[in-house]
This record gives sequence, structure tokens and C-alpha cells, in this order.
Amino acid sequence: MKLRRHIQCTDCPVKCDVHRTLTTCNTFPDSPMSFHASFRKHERICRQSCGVSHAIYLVEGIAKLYIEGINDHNIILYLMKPPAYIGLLSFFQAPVYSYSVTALEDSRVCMIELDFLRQLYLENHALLLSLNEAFGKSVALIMNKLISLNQKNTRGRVAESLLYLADFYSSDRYRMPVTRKELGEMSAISEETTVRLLTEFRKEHIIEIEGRDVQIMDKKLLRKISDLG
Amino acid sequence: MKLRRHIQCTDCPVKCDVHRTLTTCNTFPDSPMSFHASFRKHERICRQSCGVSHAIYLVEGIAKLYIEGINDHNIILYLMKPPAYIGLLSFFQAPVYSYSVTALEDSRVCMIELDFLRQLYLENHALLLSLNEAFGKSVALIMNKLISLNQKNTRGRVAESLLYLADFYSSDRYRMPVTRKELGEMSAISEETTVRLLTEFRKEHIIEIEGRDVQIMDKKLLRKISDLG
DNA sequence: CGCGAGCTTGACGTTGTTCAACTAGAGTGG
DNA sequence: CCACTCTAGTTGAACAACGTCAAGCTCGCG
Repeated sequence: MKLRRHIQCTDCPVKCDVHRTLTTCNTFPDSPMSFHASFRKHERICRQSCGVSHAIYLVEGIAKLYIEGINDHNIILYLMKPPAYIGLLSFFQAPVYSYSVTALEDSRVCMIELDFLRQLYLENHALLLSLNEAFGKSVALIMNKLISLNQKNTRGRVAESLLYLADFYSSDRYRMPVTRKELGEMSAISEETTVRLLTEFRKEHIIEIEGRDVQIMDKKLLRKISDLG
Repeated sequence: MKLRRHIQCTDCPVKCDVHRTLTTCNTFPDSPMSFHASFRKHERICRQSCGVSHAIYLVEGIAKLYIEGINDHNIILYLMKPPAYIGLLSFFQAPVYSYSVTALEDSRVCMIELDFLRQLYLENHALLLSLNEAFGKSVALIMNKLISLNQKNTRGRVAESLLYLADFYSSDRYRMPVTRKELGEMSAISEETTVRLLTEFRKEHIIEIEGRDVQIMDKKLLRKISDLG
């Protein structure tokens, strides 16, 4: 991790809620209330059961948000690309993270002083409401995950993950940002089963896959497999 | 369901956040902004994928909050007793419920006009923050559920459910508010497996159980089973 | 008294995990 | 530059865990 202390919102590629609030209210603070940090691929951005010190906002790169279980047995809840709150779910409630976030590509985040943000949303309703909305969306995602992990078979879950990635990249042809093991963790199944199912899908001409390059050939069928799972 | 239109906060056994807000601000509205509704055991209080019309607050009774899956294959996320928000998770985000709630005992709820509540929390920060806090707690519960359903074996999950009930009733001796099937739905396992595991626990003198009356004999061991599960 | 809901147990089959072995490619140091 | 090592991916075989089906049981209620 590398820090960049003296960064201004004006230098930042992402115009986030905080920036918008400060602009409209014209209340930029005198002393800097945030800084940027860079993370290399595979570096952990925040860690389950560690204290929450800053609100974290993903500015650049791709990251996975996951729960760390026993025996390296993680569950990836979702992937993130900018702009996205990282420290959101833990923000309103917990003093410690209930999940971890790790960079899948070299990434950059903005770390905002918690006290500053608290002060800010006490003074500004719109900000609090927009934080809430983002919060609500994350919850909806997690609820869906809970359903699909417990009601679909592995075939349906892998199909879902492949469709999720297509949606993530807005394309039926993409390069997976995850290993086979991680693709398994998105669906809470073992690496081996994941590989077998990918092979199945390939042999059935539902997808083409070479290494991490995926092309969805029969999206309708894939969706059917995901839904009926 | 039976309605009771003309109810005042002063008549209500629960002094909820809304009541507290109205009291401190002394801004009780002229026209009633809420009413009470009674539900018999087994009656559904709100239904997955139906529109959210009111904020619902549980005043009396016990209810289960669950996701409806395919083939009567539900997952119970948690139980509720007063005071508890029912329509909370859907409140900030979704226009439709992402879950159902059904009364396990005869229950009474307070239904508050959504618009009224929105207006109220726009004017009152403390209310919005306390709604947020309750929201955050629910999310934490769901995260835990997601972890345990996917990482523990069935033995650990049933142990967890039994401990959950002990905590729910603040006693190691309680009468289960749920059937065997529903106890299974709390752990996302089949009714039969649930029964078998209860029998195992009884034979191992970890619990005593007769019908729905449970007494936890070896809480330490049960907790160990739940943790290691 | 009979019926149905809730509970219990046995037998069986399926699903998916785990262990193990092998391959290919990428990165590293002598 | 080449051997080495490590990671990622792939496949097979054996096993364990659960779900499903089926049958019977008890108790409360109409």
C-alpha cells in the first residue's frame, strides 16, 4: 500500500457523494479530511474483524468483497468497480468490518476521516439519504446471494456467476478478473466442481472459454440454467 | 387480519422511535398517521414481492421473517418480538418486500404511513439515525446467517438455531415457537435431518426435548458444536 | 371416532467435497 | 539460458453428507 497525502477532490477522477455535498454546500474544510491509497493486486484493502477507521471509497481498479471463513473457505459476496463504497456496510453499525476487501487489480481508494463524514451527514440530509440508498442496494445484493446459494444447485450458481460477470462488464465477452478458485468462492463451491462445470458448459456450447477469456454463446439457456438451478 | 383505526400512541404498549420523536418535538399530527392491525397465528403480515405501503412495527406477538423459495422451500432469517421494525429492510431501498413475515403467535402491529415517516425523518436526524442503526443490526444478522448456512454442517447449524432460541427467550429452557419444519428452515435443512439431529443431541444428553419444550443441558458443548460445526 | 398435522425413523440415491495425480505456463535465480 | 519452483488449471476415484421417499406414530380437534 502506498499513500498519497496531499490530494484534492479536484484531482480525483471520481466525483463522489461527499464531493458533491461539499460543492453544493461550499463547505470545503481547511485541513484535508481524506487521502488516497494505492493497492497492488492481491493486497487487502480492509480486513474482516479489524476496526473501521475510515470510510473507504473505491476510485480506481477492481476489488472483491468477501467473508473469510474457516480453512481458506471464503465466500465472495460481490465485486466492486469505481465508484463504490467499500466501508459501507460496516459504516452505520459495526465498529469492526464484517467482511474483507482485496484488490483484484491494482487499485486506488479514497480514505475519508470517519468523524468528518459523520459531521457532514449530520449537517446534510441528502448525503445521509444517498449513503442509505447505496447501503440498501448492498443489502439487496446480499439477500439475493443468500437465496441463490441455498436454493440453487451448483450448476445454477456457476451460471449465475458467469451472468453476473457479463453484467459487471456489460458484455457477453470478457476476461474474468478471478481465478477458478475465486469463481468458486462467488458461488460457494469447490474449485474442482467449478472447473468441471465450466468444462460441461463448454462442451454443451453454452460458453466458450480459454484461460480466463469467456464468451457467452447461449445466454438464454445460461439464464434458464441459472433461474431453474 | 383485524384493523383498529382509532388508536393513539398513548394507548400503545410500545414506546417506539416515532413516538419518542413526536414527543420530544411535540409535533403530534392532527390527523392519525397510523393504525393498528391484529394478525392470527399463521397469518402473513407482509409478503415477498408485494409493494411496501406502510412502515410496520411489531407491537405484540412473535413473527418469523423469511425468504420464500421454490417448492415451499423457505429460509427463515430471524424471529421477531416487540419492539421490532418489520418493514425495515425494504424501507430505504426497495419498493417491494424482498421477504415475507408471518405471525407465529397472535400478533399486533402498528402500520405507519410511509409518507408521514419520510417527512418526519427529513425533519429529525435522530430518528433517521436510529432507523439506520436498526437497519445495520438486521444486516449484521443476515451476514451471519449467510456465513453459517454456507460454512457449517447441519449439526452446527441446528446447534446454532437452538442457541439462538435460548438467546431469544433469554433462557436455556423454552418452548419453541416453531415446528420442526420451521426449525429446519432456520438452518436451511430438511425437516427429517432436523429431527434426526435433535434426537442425536437428546441421546448425547446435550439437550432435553419433549415436543416443543427444550432444555439445554450442556450449553458449552452446544456452543462448541455450533462454532466448530 | 376419524382425520389431519406434526413428528419420527429407515432405506436409498444424488450431489458435491476431498484427496491425489498430472499438465502447462510464468517467474526466478544460478 | 536453462533448470527449478510455484501457481493455476484439469481430471479421476472414493467417500461422506443430506435430501427424498415411504411408512408409521401420536395427539388434538372437529
